[in-house]
Amino acid sequence: MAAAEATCSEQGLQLTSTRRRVLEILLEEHRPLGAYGILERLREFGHSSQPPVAYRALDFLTAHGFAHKIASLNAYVACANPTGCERPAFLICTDCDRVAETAAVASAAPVVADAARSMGFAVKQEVVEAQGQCSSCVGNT
Amino acid sequence: MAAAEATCSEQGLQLTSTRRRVLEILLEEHRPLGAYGILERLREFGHSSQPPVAYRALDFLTAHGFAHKIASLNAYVACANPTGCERPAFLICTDCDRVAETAAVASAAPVVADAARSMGFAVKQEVVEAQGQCSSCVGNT
DNA sequence: CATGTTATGTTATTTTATAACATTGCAAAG
DNA sequence: CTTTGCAATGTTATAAAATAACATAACATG
Repeated sequence: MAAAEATCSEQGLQLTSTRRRVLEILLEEHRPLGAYGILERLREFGHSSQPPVAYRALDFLTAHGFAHKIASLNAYVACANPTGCERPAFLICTDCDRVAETAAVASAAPVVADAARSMGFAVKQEVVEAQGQCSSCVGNT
Repeated sequence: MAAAEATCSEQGLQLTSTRRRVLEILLEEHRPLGAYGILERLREFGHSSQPPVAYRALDFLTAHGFAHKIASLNAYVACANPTGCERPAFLICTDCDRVAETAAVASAAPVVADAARSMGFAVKQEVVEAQGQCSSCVGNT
């Protein structure tokens, strides 16, 4: 959170109250949250709670790397890396719903990019997401 | 298509008329098609065109590897590999909307899987998608 | 103060997906 | 053969996710 503030003032970005609140909500939650889940939480804090409010904040946060969209869940998480990250990759646990954003997995992103480049494809954005059981859940059931 | 029929009879799967039609539609189309786009096409052929019809067929086709969902587009494509594939990966051109499903990029999938395994995460499903410009579009504009 | 820009507020609608329940067709058990 | 069970389909309704479009506010700058 502090990191986000720092980055914003450095880059002249406005971390307004709605945006900040949404980021806080995502940081508190340790699992991906849908836009409408975020809206519910915003309502608790007295913010306006129409869909565009959440989507605009999420657009801002994702555009600047403070949060990420998990495409396979249509949900959002705060970025785990305080310094920001370019090619995030995620491990999504289908049991506990937690999401890990790991550098280890992110190392796959360059592999994709290189393979693509070798075919003449110019990559702008990547989505790398794996679903399965995290180490805590792998024993259970 | 012939390959799909073969696989179905081998594995005792029912490639019923709706399922077959949806697969044909996806094969004809050279770009990802949303569920409601598929429904429109189905309507042309006199099939019932309520959403569940398309979604059920798509569930079947994706479950058995005849088609894939592109998570970042909420759209569907026929599998390009006649023998089926386990860990598909896609290059999505944002200019011409075409999608390439390539072995080269799919080679990234094991990298993810290995990285995940080394952290004790058991991967069941992977999503690897890159957006950008394909080789034909990279010059234009 | 007028002007441009950035962020919000608000209403309505579009797009994507699923729940829930009724019906059909067919094969195997009785 | 008939009934039981199952897989697939039909149908209605609704949920969930996202965006279009337009109005308002807040504020810095010329």
